[in-house]
Parts: sequence; C-alpha cells; structure tokens
Amino acid sequence: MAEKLILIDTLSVLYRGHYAMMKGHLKGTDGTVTSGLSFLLRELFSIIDANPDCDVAAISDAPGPTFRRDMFPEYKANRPPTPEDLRIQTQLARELIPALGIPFIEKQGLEADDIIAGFALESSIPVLILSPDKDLLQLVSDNVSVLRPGRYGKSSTLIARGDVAGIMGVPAEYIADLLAIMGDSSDNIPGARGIGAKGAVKLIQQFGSISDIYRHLSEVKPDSIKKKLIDSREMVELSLKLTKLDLPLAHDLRETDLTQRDPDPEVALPMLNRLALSKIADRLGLELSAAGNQSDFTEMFSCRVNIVKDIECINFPGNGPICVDTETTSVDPLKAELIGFSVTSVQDESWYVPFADSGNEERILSSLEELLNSRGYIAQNSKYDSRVLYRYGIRLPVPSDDPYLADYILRPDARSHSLKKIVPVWLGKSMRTFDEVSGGTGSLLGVPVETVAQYCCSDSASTLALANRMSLEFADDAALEKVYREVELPLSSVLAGMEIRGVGLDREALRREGDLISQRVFSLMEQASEQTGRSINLASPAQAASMLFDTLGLKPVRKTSKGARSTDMTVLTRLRNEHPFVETLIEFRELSKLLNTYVEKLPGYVNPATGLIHTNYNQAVTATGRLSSSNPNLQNIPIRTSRGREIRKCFVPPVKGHVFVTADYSQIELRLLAHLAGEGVLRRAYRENADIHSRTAEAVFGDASPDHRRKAKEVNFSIIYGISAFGLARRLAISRGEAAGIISRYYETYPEVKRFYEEMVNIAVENSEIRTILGRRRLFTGMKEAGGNSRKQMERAAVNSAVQGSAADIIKLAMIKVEKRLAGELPGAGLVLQVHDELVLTCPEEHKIVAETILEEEMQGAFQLEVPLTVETGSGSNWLDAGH
DNA sequence: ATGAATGCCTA
DNA sequence: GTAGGCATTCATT
Repeated sequence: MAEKLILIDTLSVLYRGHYAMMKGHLKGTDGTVTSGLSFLLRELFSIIDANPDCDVAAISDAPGPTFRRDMFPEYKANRPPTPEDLRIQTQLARELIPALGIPFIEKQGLEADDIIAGFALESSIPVLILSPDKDLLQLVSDNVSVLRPGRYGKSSTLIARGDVAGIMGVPAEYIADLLAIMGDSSDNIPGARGIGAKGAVKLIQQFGSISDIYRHLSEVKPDSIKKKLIDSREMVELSLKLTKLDLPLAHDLRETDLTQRDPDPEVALPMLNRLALSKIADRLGLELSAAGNQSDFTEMFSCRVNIVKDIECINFPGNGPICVDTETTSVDPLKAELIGFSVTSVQDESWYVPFADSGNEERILSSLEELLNSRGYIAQNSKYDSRVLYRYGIRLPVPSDDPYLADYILRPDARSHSLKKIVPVWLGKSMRTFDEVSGGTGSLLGVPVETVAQYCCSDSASTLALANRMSLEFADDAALEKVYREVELPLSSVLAGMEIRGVGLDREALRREGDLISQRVFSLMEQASEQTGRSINLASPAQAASMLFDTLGLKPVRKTSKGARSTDMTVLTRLRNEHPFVETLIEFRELSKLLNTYVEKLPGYVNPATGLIHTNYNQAVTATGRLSSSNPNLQNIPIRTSRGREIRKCFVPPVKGHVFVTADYSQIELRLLAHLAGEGVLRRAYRENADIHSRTAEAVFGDASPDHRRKAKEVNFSIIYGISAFGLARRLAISRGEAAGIISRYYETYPEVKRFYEEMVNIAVENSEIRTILGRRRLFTGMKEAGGNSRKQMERAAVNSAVQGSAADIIKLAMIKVEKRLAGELPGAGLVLQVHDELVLTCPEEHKIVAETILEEEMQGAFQLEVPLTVETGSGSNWLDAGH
C-alpha cells in the first residue's frame, strides 16, 4: 500500500506553465513549443521525487461536452479557442505521460476536477493534489492537501487544511459557495450580479453557506447587497451546482491501478528527444540516443554525513575555520526558527545537528558558539546565519570567508551569487535545490531528518570547498583580495549589527501626519473634478495624459520610452501655468507617493518582537559596490519637501534615552573626481576650502550669481554622472547648444577632468573593466562592438563607476573603523543607518559629542586623498533633527 | 497573479 | 546623463 496518493490536475498545470514560461519559449528540436509540457513534467517529477512511496494519477479533461454544459449551456462558453501551441501540448501530454509510467486518466462527460474530487474523497491514504486552480481548494481536509505549482522559479506552496481560510478568506467547506456567489468570468459562472470576492467572503463569514445566507436574508445588512442576492437567487443556486465537486467516483475508475510503472523507453525516448526534454530523460535514468545530450549533465555535489546529537565531544579535524550552515523555517532572519545546522571542518565530511525539539538546545548552542569562536567560521551569506544565531544568544566574530561575498567581488557581473548558482561555476558540480528537498512545500519541517541532514551537509561542505577554491582565485590579485578580506568580510559583521539594532518609528506621529496628508489628498481629488468637470483617477498616468492633452488640450511635451505622452514631473513643471489642474496633479503625486510608499507601508515593517524596523542591507547587488537597502528601503526616506521631512521626523533612536548622531561626507564624489583625475584647479579649490560651485560658476559663466551658482552645481553633478549635452540641456531646461557650450567651457576650466573621462573610457574598452580606488572591479564587455547611444551609455557608466564605486569603498572603510572605535570607546552606541554618503548611529544622549567626534575622525581619515575629506555632523532625537 | 510601463523617493 | 527600491495601473496570464 502506498503512503500517499498524488493527483495531478494535468491541463491546469500545463496551461499555467505555458503562460508562466512564455518568456523562455522552450521549443523542441522540431520547433514544437514545450513550455507548458516541460513545466508540467518538472513539477510532476519533483513531487514524485519528494514522495518516494506514492501512487500517482495524471487527471485530464476529456474532449467533448460535460454534464455541466447540459445543466448550463453558457458554461465555459466565453472561452476563446485554445491556442494551437497549447492544444498540441495537451495532445503530447496524453501520449507522453502514460509512456513515462504515470497512470493517465480522463473520462467522457467529466472534468478533471470531478475525477480528482472522486479519488480524493474516497481515498484512505493522504492525498496531495497538484493544481493552480482555486476550485479544488474545496477538497482540502485533514486528509487532502493542495500543492500550488511555483510560478517563475518561486517555490510551490502547500495548502493544508488550516491554510485555506488565510488564502481565500473562508475555510475549505465554503469554497464552492464562495465561488458560486462571486462567479467566475473565465468559466462563465454567473454568480450574484454585483457581488465580488470581497462581498462574498463577508457574507459567508457572517452567515455560512449559501442556503444559510438565504435563510437569514432579512439580516443581510446593506439593502443593496440584499437586493442583489434576491435578484440573483436563481443564478447563485445554479452556480453552486456548477462549482460544487461532489460526484461520487465513477465505478469503472474505482478499479484503476494507480501505482507507478516503469517508463516505456520505446515510446518515451523518441518523444523526449524530439521535444528536447533531456532533463526529464536524465531524471528517469533513460539515455537519450542523440549525441551531446549527456554533456550538460553534471555530477551532484556530495559529502559524508554524520547525524549527531551534539558537537560537544567531537574533535573536528584540522585547525582552520569551521564552515557552518543553518536550516530554518524562514528566509527572514527575524522570523526564522532554527531546525538544525551542519558543520564542516575539512574536505567532505560534515556533521548535522538536529536542533528543534532536541531537548538539548542550550548545550548545543553553547558548544556551537565555543567552536565557531575558537576556530573562526565560514558561511554562505554569513550575515543571515549570524542574525539567526544572534537571536539564540550566539555572538559570532567576523567570518573568515563568505563565498557569497567572494563571488560578488570575483564575478561582479553575475546576476546571482547564491550557493546553488556558484557551486556549478567554481566546483563543476550541481546542487540539489531547496525546492526539491522540501518537496515544493517551501518548508523542511515535514522532511525526514536524513534528507535534511544530507541537504544541509552538502551546503556547508560545498561552502567550504568554495572558500578554498576561491582563495586561489584571489592569489594573483592582491587588491581584489584586500577588498574582499579587509572591506567586505568585516563589513558584513558591521551590517549584521546595524540590522539587528534597528531603528524606532514614531507610529503615532506618522499616523497624525498621514491623516493630514490624506485629508489633503481627498480635497485634491475633489478639486481635480471641479477643475476638469470630469471624474479621473489621478493615480493613472494614462488617464492623466488623456485629461491633460485630450480634454484640456495642452500640448504634449515629450514621449515616454514606449511612445505614450509623458506626464512626469519635468513635463508637469513646464505645463504648470497652462491650467490649474496641473498644479493639482503635481501636489497629488507628491502626497500620494508619501502616503502609499511611506505612511501606509512603514508601520507594517515594525517587528512585533522588538518594536523596531530592521532593514536589510544587501551587500552583493549593486554594480558599483554601493550597498542597497530593502524591506523596507531606508535609503530613500524623503527629505526634500516639507511634508517629506515630517516623515523623516518619525524615525527615532531604537533605545530610550538615546539620540541619533549623523555624519555625512561633503561632496565626496566631486572630491574623488578631483583626486582621481589629478585635476590641479579642482584640487587647489578644495584645499583652499573654496565654494566649489561658485568657482565653477565664475569659470563657466563669468560670475557666481545665485542662478549661475545653481546651474554650476548641476553641471558639477552632471560630470559625475558622465555628462552629455542632451542630459544637461534637459536638466537645466536650456537648449542643447547652450548645454554644449557650458560643457566645453567646463572642460577648458578643468582640462584634467576631460582627460580623465577619456582615460576611463579607454581603460574600459581595453581592459573590459573599471576599477575603484581600492581595486574593486566592474566589468564592461563589448564596448568595442557597441555603437551609438548604447556605447555612449556604457561610457557614462564607466566614468561614474570609478567615482561612485570609490566613494562606496571609502564609506565602507569608514563604517568598519567607526564600529571598531565605538565598540572600544562607547559600548552601547552603534551604527544604525547608511545612506551612501551618510552614517547614522545611536548612542546615549550624554555621549553625543564624543560620538560626533568619532564619526568625524574616522570618516575623514578613512582614506588619504590628495584633497581633504570633510564631514558634517549633527545630533537629535529624530532623524530629521539629527541632520542639517 | 504577473510583468511591463510609468513614475518618484534617495544619493 | 549614474546607482538603487518600490508604488500603482493596466494588460496579459
């Protein structure tokens, strides 16, 4: 007797896969589109792999009419004909699936849903249904779960009894009722006219089933809903017959043998071959006849696995750092519960320690902390593990290696630096994915400990192997190795600390500000309809364009990249005096941005356990070496407008009695330009502590009037972005000719800047890379071949990378130095925020002067340049007041 | 539900 | 003109 019955909603999965994979447009050797089929087979075998002892049936709709059509002729009547690509794939599935040894079932007059329901309801063993379709959620029970296939590389989700209400709003037994009320346009199920998903959920939550609702019709609250229910009664009851899956299993199907059989290579191989589905063939151990198909098969990474209760008494071979990998319940380090971990000390031997419910948690943790601190440690994306372990009381030193960061330094152009991606690159082996091991459930909790141990040990063993392999790669590039070992590795500990400390959010103040802003937003919406005489969704750029250029007759200024008439800020600014509605739209845009992005989103990021916001600093995403911040992004908190500043005010120190101390580099990128370009005039100006924008204004315009100084400031910034006459013209709202004149006068004033620009372009072309002041690389390939705008764009990026990347290097050095000093001199203080040229720390109020001094000294002294680095500091009880 | 398009916040 | 993250709309899935 099998342990589990797996039912595949074949066509739904195939359809979903076909659409989800459209981009790839997988094709067989004869051009047959296979996106959906390939997705279906992948999902199917990944479930089978995860459930070794299971019965399986691939269920399909039979062609031809169904009993539902007899009952309701319009059923599924509004469907467009199946696209040809899909029709072919369904036919292929009919032939291929049985040949692969998977029972394939369809029956005239029945839909797949009915057959699945029949099997599921009568099964005596647990049932797992693979389907993206929400209709089938009505079958979920203690015995039946639904697995939704992952979309676009995301992992699949397992929906068990307790999960349905969370997803759909009502428990499984009411799903059919829910669908019958809300209707379904794709199946042409009518439902109650005028009641949508939200209304239907509300009704069911309040009254229960459809018959309950109609029994209590008099109690239904808004009369409008009551009337809709009365009007649609017949349709709703008919709809329920269509949505409800309660047919008993047909007799002839009851006898079907659902055990898996051996594949039939005679039929399957030629098909797989023709369709170029070699991965599927590999999986089945079938050998494809065509030559060359084996070459993409790589050996799986493997290691010896020991499952142990504790590591206390183990003598780990060697004396180098220990490689560790944790398995947890979440990718979010604040939610993650430790399931277990593995340690590897040499080569390919690993120890796995199950942690959760071990009954021995304290001893395990203390022995792990002792081991990692005495020998040093290595981990893939160590910041994650160190944050998880921090919550268990473990304090870790700076990691000795982290292949995630090493790969970012060695292969800055790689899209992902994840373990699964880099192991094949560096070690030539492939890795089992998390999804495969979790059986697509997204969780390791139900997975046998032996499997988890194997997976976890492979991770830590491969991480150690990577560290060793990648160390060799650094050997002939001392500068690059320094960036990795002396900047990125120590910085990862600094960032972990910053994320752990978090920042406070004054939710009360934020809510008050939000109330003010939304009041104003409402009145702007009214104002808009008065000004234009029509109703309009101000949030829609398309509607805004139609209003401005069709209804109000204003002249379009510019096209968007896709040819639509642009309505962005630069356009609206020019149209400002043409019609009062423009001003209304501008203010609406500002305020709705603040509301949607900050006021309404930030409170959701406050961690319930700490009461603080813990952002994530990503250390391996940007092209230039900068950090980025996400969930939430704290590097784009408003500051320019007065209402924006009110939001910044709501950020407060994480500890009572503390203040924020901020420090930012003054014009660090322009100073770096002076340094890197060796531009004597600029250098002298900075050494004399001159007002650089005024100097530029005098040189370029002949005087430093406020307007000329402002323009000169823009010009100085433009240089850093890789100047172009076109861009500067747009920025300053002047003609391209005038902009070109300004640029040439700029270059006459600072000739070395022009030379520097050309030098950077040359280096990028010749070496296919640009390096920062510390030697960090960014690759520029194909510049020789590129022409026109694409070449120009690469040139600007190359110049900017040298400057922006070097600034990133320097502030990273400063962060490491600041944290070190704080740890020694002001324990209790610590960095909390970095915004590219600004650092923010938190410290007790009485230490703010010392803290300012430390920030200033360490930031100024982070790296010696030919020009001074200057820093402006401030302190206060919120982020706005701490700035200046 | 997803991704492209558009737009806007930061340095 | 550089570098990011993330919001909504809208069409397509």
